[in-house]
Amino acid sequence: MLSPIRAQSFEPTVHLDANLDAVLATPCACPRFARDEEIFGEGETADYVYQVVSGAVRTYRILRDGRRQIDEFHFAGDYFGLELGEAHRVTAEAMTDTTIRMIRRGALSDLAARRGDAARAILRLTAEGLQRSQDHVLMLGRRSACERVAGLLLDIAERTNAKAELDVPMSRQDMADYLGLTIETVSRTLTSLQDEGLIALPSVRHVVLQDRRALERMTA
Amino acid sequence: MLSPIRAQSFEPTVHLDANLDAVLATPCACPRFARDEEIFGEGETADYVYQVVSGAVRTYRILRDGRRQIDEFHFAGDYFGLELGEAHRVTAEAMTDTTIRMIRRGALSDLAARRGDAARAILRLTAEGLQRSQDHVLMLGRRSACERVAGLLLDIAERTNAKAELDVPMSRQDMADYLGLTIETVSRTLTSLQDEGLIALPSVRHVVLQDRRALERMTA
DNA sequence: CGGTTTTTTGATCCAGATCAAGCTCTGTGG
DNA sequence: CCACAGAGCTTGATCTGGATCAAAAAACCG
Repeated sequence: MLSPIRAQSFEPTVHLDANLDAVLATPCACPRFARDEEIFGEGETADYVYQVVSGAVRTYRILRDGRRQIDEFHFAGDYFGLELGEAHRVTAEAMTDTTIRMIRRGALSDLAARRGDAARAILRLTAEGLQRSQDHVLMLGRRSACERVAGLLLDIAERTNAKAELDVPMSRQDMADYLGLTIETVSRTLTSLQDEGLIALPSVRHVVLQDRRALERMTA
Repeated sequence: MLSPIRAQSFEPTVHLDANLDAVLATPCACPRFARDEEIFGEGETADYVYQVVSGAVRTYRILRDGRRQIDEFHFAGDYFGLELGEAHRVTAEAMTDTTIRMIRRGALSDLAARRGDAARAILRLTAEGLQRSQDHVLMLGRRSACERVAGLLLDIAERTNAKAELDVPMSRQDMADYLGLTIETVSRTLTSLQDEGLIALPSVRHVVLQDRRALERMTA
């Protein structure tokens, strides 16, 4: 969650991620998706890998009775939809108006077969996803509502390169479904963080981190 | 958790996992660890990748105040300790007397650089770990205590190739720390599953799945 | 504006945590 | 072979963080 994943690299001296970006900067479809529009659905054939150009995306799964768990939020630059098997295991939707780059999966595996650096970049993306998922497990398994909300805010700040003031692209429901809470609890937690002076909420989708140190202490 | 990960493969017709096993079947240190002995600690340099030969391993992280979250259980054949960065992000301990195969990380990356199939096998292992972690997130975020316990039992059964009767190598505390619950809740849930006739508990570390269908219905 | 959706706030409830005994295994030494 | 200590597990009583139910207040939007 808070680990500086994006600053790490398998081979510290080489920017493989950038490398993959460069290699793939060949003609690619870059469709736009409106807010709440589906990009792909759970169970669909995974013919493409996706990258957020601008905007933000949520990937989630739903249980039979409608309970939803958001797996991950994806921001500009992030890849998503990379699958091991033939089918997507999650549904992906745009959270705001979003531009997406689509890369044919076949093209990607060809590239990986030809170039070791591309193969390593794909491995790195997958391993970063695993690290993030493990942080998510720790969050859901052993943290209180307050710690979870604080952690999410810091994570968004880091991933969108925000300083103190941050744009929250997701609804309270999205936050709740990511954090394993209800909307009410998320809302109450945010107001109590505001009452304690740790954050300010100038508007619903705007948060100011007023005491980042204190927030970080909660999530350590 | 219940998805048949082990049956999937990136290239459906080739058994890459077996391939990696074969390639690595060269002279390797195979130390034994006693129950509860540490294999590696969080923060230590990740010089090796590990494979369970026999026995079972838990990997976990601990928060400042002692809360523990078990990340994953590893059974015979499973690889663990594969890291993106230089350091291990979790601690690994033997749950029972366990034999472990240690593979030099350098040897593995050399191999991956030389052989595309080895690189793909490593990617596959990482991606499987990611899938498992995502299932874990869904479990912790949106499932009840009862659903979690049922899910764990079915997962153990599958991964240890047990039919109805299964050997549970972990303590109640381990289950609790994997499931994001307390020992008391795990214990109570097991007894209530027994009372409902879904399982039997001939001894503490022995479970008989008496109505697997019903258990599966809980976790779907 | 008025209608709809989203968010906040309030009141109440409950699943699972916590606190507190007992109980059941082990193993150990006499 | 038994007494008994210690760890791990179960069970019981109570508490509580977050869920649920309900409604008011913002925000959004034609």
